[in-house]
Amino acid sequence: MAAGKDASLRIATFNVNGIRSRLPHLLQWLEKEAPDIACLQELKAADAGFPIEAIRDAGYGALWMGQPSWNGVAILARGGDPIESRRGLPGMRDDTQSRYLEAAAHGVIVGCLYLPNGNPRPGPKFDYKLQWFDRFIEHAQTLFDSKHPVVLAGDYNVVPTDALDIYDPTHWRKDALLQPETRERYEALLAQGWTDALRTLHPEEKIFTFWDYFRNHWPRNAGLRIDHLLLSDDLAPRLKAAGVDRWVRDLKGASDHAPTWVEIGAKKAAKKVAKRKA
DNA sequence: ATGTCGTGCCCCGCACGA
Repeated sequence: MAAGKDASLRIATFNVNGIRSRLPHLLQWLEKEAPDIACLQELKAADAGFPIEAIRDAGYGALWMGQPSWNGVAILARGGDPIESRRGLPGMRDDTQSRYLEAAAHGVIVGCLYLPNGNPRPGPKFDYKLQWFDRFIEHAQTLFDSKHPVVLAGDYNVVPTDALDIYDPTHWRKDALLQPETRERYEALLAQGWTDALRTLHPEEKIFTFWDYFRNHWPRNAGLRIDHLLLSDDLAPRLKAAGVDRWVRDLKGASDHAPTWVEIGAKKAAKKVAKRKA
């Protein structure tokens, strides 16, 4: 249910890369970090394969949108069930890929997304990435204009800058994650007014959320920042902390992503009008 | 082209996507 009136809110996103094989890590992380809301991506499981019992036993309610083998997203809420507000993006009726789920929980609306990777480029996969991104940008505008407290959390498959969001762009020049078309769209999103939480709190720090399995990238800390949490106008002033749970990436048999989170301060109580004595 | 994972199919190795 709702966090205590004065409690802050921790919201996280975690690309698990297979919910069934990663369940022990997920549970370990939930127990240790206890996020109030967790967005998961790359479930790689059909709806029936989602481990709802274990997640309930850990104290979380959940919504999920599965798909056999690929994609799949879920929203977890500590102590209660998230209230679904959207399943899939508007304008993408024929989309067969499970990449967007939205719900209300703990007083915020959370959009959980798994933006297409887009490789190889050029090609139909890159075209699909841009098309999906455009639909997402449209929907994000609607959410932003609603003035509701909204967090858009997920694996964006965008490395926003060469300078701070990747260990070394040299070998990634042709990758879909660094293309101008990809980055322009991320910028367009920010131009709507959204706050990139991690970058805002740590403006000059190299931050990574993903280290691929190839070439010994994790031990070398050769990472990329592609998991992002964007905050609406209403939530941005309440941003207190943000970070990456790197210890999860260091576990044996880890996902290639680490959980990434924000902490939102308590909503200020509406100013009480002094009661006039009769 | 390569690296290493998780998944599913079809049978115990492969193709695929990332």
